[in-house]
Amino acid sequence: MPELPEVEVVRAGVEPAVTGAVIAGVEVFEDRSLRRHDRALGPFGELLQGHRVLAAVRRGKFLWLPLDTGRALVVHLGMSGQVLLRSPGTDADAQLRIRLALDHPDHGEIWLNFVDQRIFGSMAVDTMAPTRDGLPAGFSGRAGGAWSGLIPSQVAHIARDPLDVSFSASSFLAALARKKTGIKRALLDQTLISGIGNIYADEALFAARLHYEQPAASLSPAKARVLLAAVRSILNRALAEGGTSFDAQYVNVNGQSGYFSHSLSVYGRQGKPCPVCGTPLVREQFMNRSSHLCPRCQRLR
DNA sequence: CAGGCTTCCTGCGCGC
DNA sequence: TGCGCGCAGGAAGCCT
Repeated sequence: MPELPEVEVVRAGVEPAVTGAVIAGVEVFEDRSLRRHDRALGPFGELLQGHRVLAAVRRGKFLWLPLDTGRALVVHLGMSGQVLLRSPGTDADAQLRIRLALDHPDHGEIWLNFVDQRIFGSMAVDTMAPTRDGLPAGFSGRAGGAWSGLIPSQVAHIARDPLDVSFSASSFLAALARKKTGIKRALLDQTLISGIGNIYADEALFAARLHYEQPAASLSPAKARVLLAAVRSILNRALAEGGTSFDAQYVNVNGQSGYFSHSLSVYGRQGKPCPVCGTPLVREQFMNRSSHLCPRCQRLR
């Protein structure tokens, strides 16, 4: 559920609290939340305890905190993950899986709670490797240090997201033209373009008037560019609504966050009129999940 | 080898 | 009322 805009709101929200902070304590309440942690590196807690966080970086839906050890704490929210900042001593949140006690030189002590109902999300300490192109690995709000050209090993196969300044539109369009699959599958393939999930895929396809099963390779270069522009526009709008103000971000990391549902045109709106032509929107099963579309505006060609 | 299906998970809402 | 089923979907891993 959390897609690029939601993860970016989390990243921006935690950045001031974690950058420069030392991890003073680690409590793991649910081992399954460490599924993506490689035990061969050492115990999760020991790899964090006493070490300093250098930044908060995001690529697509992956978030990571580079550490002074040369490694990083990788966070993925999965379906239901949340990162919440709390005052020390606060009652445990429901479905609290992992808690980090942070000691920040300016802001003092703060708890970073990783909450996750469905346990599809995870935290892991990971090694870092240089990016293939030598460019910054992802987005962060600060000037890059040595960490900026490094990417966690388990994120290395994830493509740059369409809001990344180093995203290559021409490479993406060329990859689309080679794909022997439907356009929605391609949009959801994080190795082609990252950050898009089921909700914004449906929204972008509606904006570009494309059916989810339209073969990716059948799109004209012009149509593919229209789709990419729609993706960027939808992600940017959601991002803007997610809070350009610090207050909005703070609310978010305090759990008041919501979805940007007020801006959705088709997702979850089956039976309601299409915003363009008035035809009732439909929901169809596809890829073991639901696709929302206007049967008139989005015809398979 | 790439495409696509299965599995992992829990809380909620609905129908019987 | 209470039970049980379906549904929500990100991504690794496995199968074809």
